[in-house]
Amino acid sequence: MERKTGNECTADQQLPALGIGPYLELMDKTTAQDADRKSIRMGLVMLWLSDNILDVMDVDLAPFGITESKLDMLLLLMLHEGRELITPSGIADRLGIRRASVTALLDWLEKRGWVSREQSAKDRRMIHVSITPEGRALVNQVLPTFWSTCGSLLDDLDTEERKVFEKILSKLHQSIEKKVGVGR
Amino acid sequence: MERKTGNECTADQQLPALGIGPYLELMDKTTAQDADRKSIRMGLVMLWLSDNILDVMDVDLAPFGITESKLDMLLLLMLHEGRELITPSGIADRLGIRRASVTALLDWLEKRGWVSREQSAKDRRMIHVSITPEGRALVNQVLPTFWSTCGSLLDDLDTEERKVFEKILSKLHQSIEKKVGVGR
DNA sequence: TCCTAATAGTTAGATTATCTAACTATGACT
DNA sequence: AGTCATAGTTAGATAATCTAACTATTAGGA
Repeated sequence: MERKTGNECTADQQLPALGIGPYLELMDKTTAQDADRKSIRMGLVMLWLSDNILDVMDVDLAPFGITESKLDMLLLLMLHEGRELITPSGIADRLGIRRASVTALLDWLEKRGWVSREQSAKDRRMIHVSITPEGRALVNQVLPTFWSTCGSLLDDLDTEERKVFEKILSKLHQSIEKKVGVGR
Repeated sequence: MERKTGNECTADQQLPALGIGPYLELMDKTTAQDADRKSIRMGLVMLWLSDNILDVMDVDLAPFGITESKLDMLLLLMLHEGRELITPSGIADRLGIRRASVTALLDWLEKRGWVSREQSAKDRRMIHVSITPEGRALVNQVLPTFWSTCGSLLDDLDTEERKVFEKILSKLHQSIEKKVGVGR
């Protein structure tokens, strides 16, 4: 988690947070093959963007008292309403985290009355998790902001750019999925 | 921090980690204006990418026993060699984190002999931080991987796509910088 | 049927990266 | 000299993870 509220800045702290500039500089000193430079440079920008996109979302969600991980959990539960019952194990699998982590997240959400646990009648080891009406209300309150933050990421691209970017994004998506997907 | 080593998976856990599919579905149910859909959809992909790009970097750096935050610190110190002396406060400003956080990071790095602290003679409140030869050696060992991971993010894009993407990236960069930059 | 295996969930304890608030020197300015 | 600001640290918190060990409970084979 990282929040950048509060502000300790004083007069002489004009320096901006470390951008990518310095890294590019270092790269030029460090990298041999000139051909790669451009890709690396773009990769660096992507890395920087990644950090900051998540930040922006964090900041936008903060007023609702919820974080992305927790919203993810609620959305997952919401998507499952009316389908098969869902258990902590199932949640862990779908979110790609450990059962123990799910327990912690559920504890937090349950304490606020946004989810509820109910023991399964058939298999008493299992627990059925569901989102409560209050949880659903929260999600409905948060979603407009969530979508609008998503959409606003592309604010400065024109129609033509969006069109190309769409294709590029889907390639990147596949590409990263390959890198990350196998092991889990 | 999030590492995805270890593997608890068993036979029936075929379900992939929650992708973006479900969110798109939810969006379709939730969003009114059809015009926005495409942007939101792309924003969602960007959000997903962000998470996973950082993951990939984490995983690639892990073998070196260092994380991105810590590498960032070392790179910053390396860039400052031979220039003005740098202090924890300065580091905090440039990395966009609190002085207290810098203290923690420095403690960790110092314990491993990768950075050193030295009291300033002129102003005894200040401390000059520098990277040690060992720290420099580590960075030099890590950098090839770092660059190659950056570069590999674009692996699947062809020359034409890279060209357009470059421009798009710089727009996105500016755009996010606007959103995030003012407050700090 | 009984025993061993596996499975579900939780607990305990750790790590990473942050934060705020309070504290200790030290320096600067009136 | 006295007050105020600055530098760094400490203490204590939170979020999101993890692993390992533990407790029920079920399932499957001998």
